[in-house]
Amino acid sequence: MKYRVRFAPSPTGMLHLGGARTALFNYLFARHCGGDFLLRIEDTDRARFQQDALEDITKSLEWLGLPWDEGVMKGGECGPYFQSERLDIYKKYVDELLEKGHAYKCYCSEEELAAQREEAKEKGLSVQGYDGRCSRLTKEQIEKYESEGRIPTVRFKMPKTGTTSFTDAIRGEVTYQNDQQTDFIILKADGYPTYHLANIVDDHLMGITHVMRGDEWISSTPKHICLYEAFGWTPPTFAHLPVILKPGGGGKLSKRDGDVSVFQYKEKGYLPEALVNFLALLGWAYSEDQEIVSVDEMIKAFSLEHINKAGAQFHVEKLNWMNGEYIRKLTVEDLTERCWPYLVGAGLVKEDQDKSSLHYIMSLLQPRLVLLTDVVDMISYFLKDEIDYNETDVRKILKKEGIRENLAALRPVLESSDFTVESLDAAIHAFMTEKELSPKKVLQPLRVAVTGRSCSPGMFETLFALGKEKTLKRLDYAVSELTAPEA
RNA sequence: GCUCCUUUCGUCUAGUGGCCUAGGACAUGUGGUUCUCAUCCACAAAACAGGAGUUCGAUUCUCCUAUGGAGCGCCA
Repeated sequence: MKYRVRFAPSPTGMLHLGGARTALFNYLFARHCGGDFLLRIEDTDRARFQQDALEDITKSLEWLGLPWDEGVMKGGECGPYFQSERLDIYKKYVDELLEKGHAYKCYCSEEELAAQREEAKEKGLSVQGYDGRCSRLTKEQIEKYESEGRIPTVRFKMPKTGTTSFTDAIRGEVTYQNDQQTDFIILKADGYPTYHLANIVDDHLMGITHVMRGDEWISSTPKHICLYEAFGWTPPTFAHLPVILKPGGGGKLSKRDGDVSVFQYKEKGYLPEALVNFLALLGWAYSEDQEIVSVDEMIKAFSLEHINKAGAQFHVEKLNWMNGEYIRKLTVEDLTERCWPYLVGAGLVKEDQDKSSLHYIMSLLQPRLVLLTDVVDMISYFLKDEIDYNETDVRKILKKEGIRENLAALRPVLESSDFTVESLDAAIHAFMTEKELSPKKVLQPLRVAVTGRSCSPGMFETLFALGKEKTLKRLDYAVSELTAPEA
């Protein structure tokens, strides 16, 4: 039998990290066993549907490098893959449950249900769901409700005695008491199915063998098991993934905790391969001593048994380190390419400008970048004509006694240099030796003079990248305007 | 309130009864390389939630307590 898994998001918001990790694990599992990875859109909630969320989800998956084999935009034999286009299918299965006596119509209004829940809460009842009153309606009552024009929902009859168990691929045997179950709605008054119904009908019809989903679904699984049984279908294997928790504890990672959507991480300058690597290691370990893992390696090694049961806190520090590692592994050409949108956005380069002229500078910046967006600030003094001077650095380094003289004396050395890294290195070192000046007295002031700050790549490389003209212009400006005159 | 799930350094984790003096990584600290900042290298500190069992022997198996999390919608 061919393994088939799916990622089935609801287009009610941007794809967030938890969803991305669920998609990733499904993808890894499918690739590992040579199975299919489907993308199905669960858009049965008309009120919360967001058109732009749909595009965000597919674009995010593409950016992360998690292509699906079948589903929306791809097609396949089990379509349509939008649940909103499968209403007639669900209707048929709801009717079947109605006929078999597994389901019944419920005429309670939302207000009445809210009141019932309130009542149950006040009584301190352990079961706060629906009490099943409409399952006991007489023919007359039904006729009365119908004549009032009430539009019913359809509820599934859950067993109220015994237990429902299933074997979770990650957690093992899980058992629920049926006396905690309530008759849940499978068809809403607007004619749309609820998640529970649509999900299991589609999973069955689409031949899904393994359902890998967030941990928040585990307590609904008995509902799904009973639905499968009512239809006489074999349930798939369930695997409930632990949730991603916010740093410091206190619950699931959510929008309130800052950046949760995948595209926010793209905008911040993270590489998709770093994010994927990091997400994979949240709740799963590739090996005892390897943290940087390619997707191919993950696919080879992936297995459900080794996924952690407990939730994992999202601490961004390790992701930052990983991003730096991935940046350092890039070729200069690739790095430049990836930084380009941020440079264009900052107005530092023109979109169609020649990129190769930046390769040398990019190679200097490469070991210093944590996020791709860091490039904007780090490259600014190389590309701009007018640079910003850090006030503190100017005061502490340039305004010192003797600096003006040292820099002024250095000028002819630079002017007569042919400006290669080697010749600059040799000439400036010879200058320091001759004048008996320490690197701190020469290199640091020079650095502030030409870059505007006290931190930069190596001085000689920086001067070479800047070129003679910019170097001398900035040096002259610094000597006349930024240094302190002789006491 | 009820149900289900969880528990190893600050964080992510390895560990499937003896290989554990509990390993790795991030973060932290110290030192080295060095013209600054990074990179790179070395070293250090840092954990089996608690209690009962089972066993010759428990991080590992069982139970209880505690902790943390999730769910209890005409939302998914």
